[in-house]
Amino acid sequence: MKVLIVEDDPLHRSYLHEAVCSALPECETVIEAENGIAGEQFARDHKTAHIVMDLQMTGRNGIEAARTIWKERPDTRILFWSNYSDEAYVRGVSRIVPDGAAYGYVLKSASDERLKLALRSIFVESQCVIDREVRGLQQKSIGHPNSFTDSEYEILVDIALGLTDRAIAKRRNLSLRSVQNRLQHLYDKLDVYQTSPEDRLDSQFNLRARAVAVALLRKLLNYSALERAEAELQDWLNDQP
Amino acid sequence: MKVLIVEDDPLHRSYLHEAVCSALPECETVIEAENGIAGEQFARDHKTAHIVMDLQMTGRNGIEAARTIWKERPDTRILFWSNYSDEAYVRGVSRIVPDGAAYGYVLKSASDERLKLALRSIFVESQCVIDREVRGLQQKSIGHPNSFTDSEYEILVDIALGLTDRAIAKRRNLSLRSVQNRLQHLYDKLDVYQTSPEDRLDSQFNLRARAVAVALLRKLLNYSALERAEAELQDWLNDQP
DNA sequence: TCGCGTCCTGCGTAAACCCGCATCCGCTTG
DNA sequence: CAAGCGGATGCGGGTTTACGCAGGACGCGA
Repeated sequence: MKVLIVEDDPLHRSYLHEAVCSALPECETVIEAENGIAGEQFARDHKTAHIVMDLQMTGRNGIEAARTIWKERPDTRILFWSNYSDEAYVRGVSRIVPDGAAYGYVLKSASDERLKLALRSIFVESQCVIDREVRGLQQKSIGHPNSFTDSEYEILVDIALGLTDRAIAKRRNLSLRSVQNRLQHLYDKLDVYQTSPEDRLDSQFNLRARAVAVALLRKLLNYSALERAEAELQDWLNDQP
Repeated sequence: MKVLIVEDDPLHRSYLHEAVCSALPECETVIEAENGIAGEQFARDHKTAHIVMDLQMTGRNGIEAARTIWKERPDTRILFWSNYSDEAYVRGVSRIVPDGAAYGYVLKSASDERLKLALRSIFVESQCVIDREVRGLQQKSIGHPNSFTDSEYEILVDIALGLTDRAIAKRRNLSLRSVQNRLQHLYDKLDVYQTSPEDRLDSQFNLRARAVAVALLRKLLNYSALERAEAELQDWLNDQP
């Protein structure tokens, strides 16, 4: 078995290396990549079917790297090993995992034991292993009334990028009013009206900007999500007349 | 000599511990705190004058912790040891360092050697040691035409929080028009008009939201800065009629 | 088949935003 | 001292948002 480690922090990388060797004695080769670009390259060159990947790396982050890797070979098994369980990450990951692929999401704060168990489960047994905390987010993010639908999330990203209503309408093929309609829903769910102080303070907030702020504070959005969205936006802009 | 380490990642913490011991043989006690709150507490209890501190910790981050520590004893020597050189962090740090205090800012990507040298320079020689890359940012952020004044930065934070022009005016004791004036400067400097494709007739962007987006993408703002600003905002809101 | 809920859409209005033009003030410079 | 410069403020108006009201389309269980 060959395992590829993609992780930009040297300390974490060597820790992972050790964990992999001890959890998977049958693994004869461990390759280390220190960023997403190199990770993609190594995955291609070495045809590795087993990857441990950090999210949040500078340059190309884990989600982007995983997406291209999975696009080239959807049966790759990837264990995401991250410091955070931001909803933005969780959503980003579940958006790209191919049907039937075995993958995992383990937090760096998890114990040694847990990490090794996850390594075996995913790489040997082809099981999905999702950290309980992350699982909780995934659950909540479907079904629960106070969660966000894809369309609401989409429009959240669009206003976070700074698009006007009109531009969003054009991009998403909607009417102006529909965009505003969706915004309405978003504002409601994000509880952006600051009604907390009992009486009316004439809403001190610019709803649009406030929505972005609370989304960031709640980790519904993070830098990495913004970065990806910005790249997509630029692509789209270049295709416009 | 006593040294306090404030760092939430266990691997980094033990690495630091080792580095401190080897760089400072005269150090007889090393205390470890795994978050900002504990860090403040230990600093108070043990009256440590030498601290190595991570920025970006969950809960109370390094900048907040450092501020309260320095408020209690301004002669504390603090070495900030961070993964990032975001302008938001650099600005946040230089905003709180007391006059004449010895401090340092070293990136985690720096070599072992560099870290140990910094430890000695700051804790023994009371020298300031600022990573070259960070230094560069500091330089650029004063004087250079394409940099941000404090007032522009202030208003950037305010719109990022989602305040309306009127609310900002009230909070900063300005007239409405002055706020918009400052916004104007901000928009100019952030180059928010997307003039890149030759003739963008009706700019697709909501300037206010776009300004926040590019500030985030350029690391002029980050989560930690937003978090701090939000806390201050809530304080201010509670003081309002 | 009929409601019913959810989403899209148009119309219209009040408020907020963006910003050019112009004045005033305090501070630097020759 | 006069000129100049950058920031604060007023005025005015064109544009964009926020959102209530009111239809219309589509799917779904009774």
